[in-house]
Amino acid sequence: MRYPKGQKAESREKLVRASASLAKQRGFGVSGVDALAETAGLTSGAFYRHFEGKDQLLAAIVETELETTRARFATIDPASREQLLIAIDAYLSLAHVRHPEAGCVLPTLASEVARAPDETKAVFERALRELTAVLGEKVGEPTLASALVSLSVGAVTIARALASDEARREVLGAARKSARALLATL
Amino acid sequence: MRYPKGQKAESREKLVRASASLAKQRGFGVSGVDALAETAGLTSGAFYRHFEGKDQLLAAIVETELETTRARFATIDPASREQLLIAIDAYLSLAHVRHPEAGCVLPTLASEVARAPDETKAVFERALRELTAVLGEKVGEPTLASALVSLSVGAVTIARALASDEARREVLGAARKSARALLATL
DNA sequence: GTCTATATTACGATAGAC
DNA sequence: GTCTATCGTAATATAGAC
Repeated sequence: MRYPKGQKAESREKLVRASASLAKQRGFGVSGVDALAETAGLTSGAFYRHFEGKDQLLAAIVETELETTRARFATIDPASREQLLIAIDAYLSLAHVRHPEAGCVLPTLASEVARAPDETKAVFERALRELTAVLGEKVGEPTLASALVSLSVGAVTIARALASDEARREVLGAARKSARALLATL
Repeated sequence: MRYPKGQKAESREKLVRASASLAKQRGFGVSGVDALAETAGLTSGAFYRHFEGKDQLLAAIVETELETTRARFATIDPASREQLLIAIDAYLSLAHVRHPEAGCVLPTLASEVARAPDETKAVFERALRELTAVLGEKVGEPTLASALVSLSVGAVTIARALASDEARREVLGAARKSARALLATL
């Protein structure tokens, strides 16, 4: 089992899910333990009965969130190019750009994982491998799946740093167009 | 002129250049003003004679750094596909992944600009437009240039969050392959 | 123009009551 | 298992000397 046995599992799960939203919105490193714990209705005192420190929470967030993203793509019918394009368009949408707290963890927290301890990166690597493996089944080619992830994560990351919706639409539209071009090369 | 007149310009420029390296390596939000100022041999007291607050420094870093990245691509001969590919391969290299402090500002700080004030995003947008305009001239198509930036930024961001060189090479290699495929569609 | 010193607030983490 | 209270440190920003 993934969580330690006992009744702690429920609180821990809520802590991970709720603090993930805050971390995706404001950033993990700049968010204090008090604020992170409060998202689950807890105090920092309780927090340290679930995690040895902040670093462990980031690893748990990354693992849970990447699993969620993977699940979102897992339902796609491998034979349906249309379903795949709908999922890609949703990822590369203004709605996703506008709501990081509800979106994929990659554009928001990947750059923080890059500065985290090796154990955190190991969790990230394992979870990303599973995500790209699932996407590879749907796309037909594993290498292309990886590139589509990079393209989409980069586009959303950049779009969020832009000031105008006009510029955001340009970046997202360009990414959607290139995603189609890449899928057409198969 | 871009900087206020007087002798302050020199110290300010050093402050921006030096603190950019620290911000790219450790993150901007989690770096204190003391540490940022110290990279230029200054104290926080002196810092506030150059900037009204941290936010202004991030805007200055983003502007200067994106200009540097743009300059790196500006020397490419538009007729030479080979020069373009060399530049893209350098961006999508393990060396770039391993040295964020000396690399492009986009994979490291774009997600922090996303949480910064609108004025910071406005500076980012203007500078990114200039960068993609230059790249558009070299590539031949502005839309494709934007997608190549997104693809490259995403790949480097993700590669840095991975634990093993093996996984990093996979992500970077997949991005290089797709960049070539996209350029071949022209 | 930069320093030292400091005001004030927030941080990560722990101790002990319930 | 969670709370309140707290320790020690570090954050942003300012004041005043030089």
